[in-house]
Amino acid sequence: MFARHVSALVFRLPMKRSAQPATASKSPRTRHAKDVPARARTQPEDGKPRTPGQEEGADRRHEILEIAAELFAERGYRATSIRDIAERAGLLAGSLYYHIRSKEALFVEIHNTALAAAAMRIHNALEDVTDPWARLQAACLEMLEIQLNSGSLTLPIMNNLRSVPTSVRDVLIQQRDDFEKIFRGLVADLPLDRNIDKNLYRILLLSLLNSADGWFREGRLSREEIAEQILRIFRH
Amino acid sequence: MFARHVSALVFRLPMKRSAQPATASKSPRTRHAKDVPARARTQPEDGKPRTPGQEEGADRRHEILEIAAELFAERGYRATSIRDIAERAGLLAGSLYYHIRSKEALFVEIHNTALAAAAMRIHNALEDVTDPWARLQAACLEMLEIQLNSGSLTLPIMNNLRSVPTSVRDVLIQQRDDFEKIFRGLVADLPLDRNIDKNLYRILLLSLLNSADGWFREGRLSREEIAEQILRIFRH
DNA sequence: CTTTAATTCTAACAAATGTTTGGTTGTGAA
DNA sequence: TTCACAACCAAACATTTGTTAGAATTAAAG
Repeated sequence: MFARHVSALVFRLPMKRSAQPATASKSPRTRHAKDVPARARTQPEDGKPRTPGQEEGADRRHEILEIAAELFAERGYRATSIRDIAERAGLLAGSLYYHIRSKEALFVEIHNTALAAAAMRIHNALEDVTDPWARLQAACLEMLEIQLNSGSLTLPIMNNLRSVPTSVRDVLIQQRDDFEKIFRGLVADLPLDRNIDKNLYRILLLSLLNSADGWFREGRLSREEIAEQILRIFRH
Repeated sequence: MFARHVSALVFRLPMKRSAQPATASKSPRTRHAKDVPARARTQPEDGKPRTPGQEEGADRRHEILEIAAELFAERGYRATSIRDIAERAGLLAGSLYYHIRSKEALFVEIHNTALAAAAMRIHNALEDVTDPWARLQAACLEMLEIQLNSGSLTLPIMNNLRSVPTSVRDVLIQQRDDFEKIFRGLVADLPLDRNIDKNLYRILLLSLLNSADGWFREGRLSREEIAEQILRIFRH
């Protein structure tokens, strides 16, 4: 879901390659050097390869990032192997290391990229809204759609941080804080009761939204209705 | 945290063994057959060994369950290896299989046990409270303490379900539904506005509490104050 | 003491993991 | 054609994983 939305802002195109005929599931020793075309790009250098003249060759890399993001989102960091990602991308495990430096670096890049894209989406959704409560509701709605629409990339990952190596996790929570600043501003503008702790208020709200893919059930209420209900509860 | 509370109800005693002198970290081939005493118990049979005459021998098993639960809670299912658990329990990986049938069975048992204990704690906390809002607040407070006090065993696990094998996960969400029934009853008694969806109301509240260990920061507000704040928001 | 059973260790196993190295293929430019 | 290079494969590597089998240790009971 998020894949398709984020890609419009940050990544390029969603999966074009069709996930390999599944014949090479148990024995990848079979020769299949014909079904995967190739493209032109320059060398990897400190992580991501640089695009030469035009912004042309980075296509394949974005595909891989999206595929990896989708798998990380639904299975978690540890439960997603390099070989899983490679198979979905239509190549062998080792070949992935032409595009990425390591599994950890891949995860960090996905996380940061998606987080930045989400921040921009929310920013855009708030552009024409002035009323504080309306702004909060618009942000909630956008947040819900980011997580629930068709792919689930960004923030579901944020809940999985427990399975992520501590070295990686430290980098991520930093980026997460930056993201929270948006909501800090939103809550600051609300005419809330003096007895309500605005810090906790924001944390609770964000906690709800971040775990949306954990409790959302398709078919019940729409995203708009849920955002409306959330504000009906949080409004005073 | 949760370890110490649950153990009073379900398990026996928290860790007596002192986590092995860390000398056997890189080379567990060293002979250390003197530092770990043994106890008397009967054969394992379909998972857990049965206690003979008195309820005596199950002690060691409870220690292991607690140790495993603590590790699962803080690192997640996949990031916690059998050898990690064994080392903390003061024995080698293979020896664990005298007490458990498999890693999956261990996780399921821990999850169910802790969930049942949490349900009982909340039930007890509600015994003398009659006012609907007061009951909800008491339940919130108990829920917070279950997750935040000193160990974090039960429900933090529930957020990690993404890294758990699907076969195991199906069993767990069943037990989770049973747990939600408590809150379903609590919310049903509330004099809520007609426009508020009670189902979503409960789901949002539970989502908050379940992820409490994700947002709680020690030193800020106390558990009681947080429960009070939550109800200040959710009350209408 | 011997017997018996409970608990742990030793030692391996097959499979899965992240990663590296060197070769192979295709494509566009010279 | 030749050259260069991007993109991939093939094959291995060193670990780590869950798990098992059998031998050793321990302590209690006879």
